[in-house]
Amino acid sequence: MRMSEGVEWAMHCCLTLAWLGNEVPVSTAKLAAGFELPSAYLNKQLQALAKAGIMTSTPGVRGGFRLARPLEEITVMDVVTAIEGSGEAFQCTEIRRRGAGAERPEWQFRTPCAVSTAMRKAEMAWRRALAAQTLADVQAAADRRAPQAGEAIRRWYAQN
Amino acid sequence: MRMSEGVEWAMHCCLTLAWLGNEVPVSTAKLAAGFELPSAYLNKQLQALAKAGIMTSTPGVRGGFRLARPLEEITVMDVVTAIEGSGEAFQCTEIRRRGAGAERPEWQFRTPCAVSTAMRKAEMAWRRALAAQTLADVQAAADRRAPQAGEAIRRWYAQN
DNA sequence: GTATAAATACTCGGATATTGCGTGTCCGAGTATGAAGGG
DNA sequence: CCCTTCATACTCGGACACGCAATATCCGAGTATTTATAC
Repeated sequence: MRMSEGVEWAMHCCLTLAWLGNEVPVSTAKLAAGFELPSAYLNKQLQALAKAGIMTSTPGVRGGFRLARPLEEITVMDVVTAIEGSGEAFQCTEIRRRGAGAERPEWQFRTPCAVSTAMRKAEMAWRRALAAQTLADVQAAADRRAPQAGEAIRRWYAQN
Repeated sequence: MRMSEGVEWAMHCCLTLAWLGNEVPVSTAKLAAGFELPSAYLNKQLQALAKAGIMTSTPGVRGGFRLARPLEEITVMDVVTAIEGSGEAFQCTEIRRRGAGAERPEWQFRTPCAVSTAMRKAEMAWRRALAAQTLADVQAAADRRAPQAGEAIRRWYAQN
């Protein structure tokens, strides 16, 4: 079970936009250069963020992407859902009904599958932990550990 | 982010072996027929469980698989790890160091990436929730909801 | 009748194809910019 | 000098290839059973 690489890209891009002030749009090309990523593919991820309402895109020559709302109002869960989709990792296919279960009356399967319930319980814990963290929390943690980060990024984007 | 289908198969197979008493080995073919699954591919998953020490395999004409230890001593986490591997879902590739970060001194990256930390925190919550549930718990939940399950399965396997 | 030995059927185990999704790339639609030309 | 118009460069957005891992399959190694045969 591996999470898409785009999630990491999206997280760092959101933080970068915040560090840059979020006043003028930043193009995909700039962001891609800032992380040495394939710009066309990064653009695909940013589009997903825009569709999810996390970023806003502006076309034209000085266009690009901006955060749609402050970091305090974006949870890590929002970003993960935007890139990975909202589907659950464990998908119950109801194999209990097939084979040996096929001969049992249907009413015996009205209650949800115990395996699925156990998995869902764990997945809910994961989702809760993701939803409990906002991007502002993540940025604050980063700033606390390396206070130079924001200034260093601003300087680099000013020169490139 | 989708979990392998084999996890569901493995979970149900473990419960089935327990319901059947876990005294004589059950062959892959029988288990596959009991769930209408491709037996050769199911065998692959069962091998993974055997390698993880969850099941024991016995060759020969009356061979098959048995649980290596009681359900109380098998956590859901054990099964997931056996099938999916122990790698983390979110893999930090340290993109913060590339591009704009390449010009910053190395010592600024001694502290772990804040994005990675946030993801890891959520993933740990997921793992804890999985490890907190034993297969005995899952079986108990299933028995509570549908008390006929065990008997129905025993009857089917006695006739097939 | 009993013990021995060979044949047999059935099982696991790993090596080998195939499919689907994540990854990566390309080109067209659209817009703000800036230049050019006329008033 | 200023306004209008047109060309342009740059951006997003979706459509189009590629590669790897999950999925699925097949065949060989090994063992307990069964059967046949000799004593």
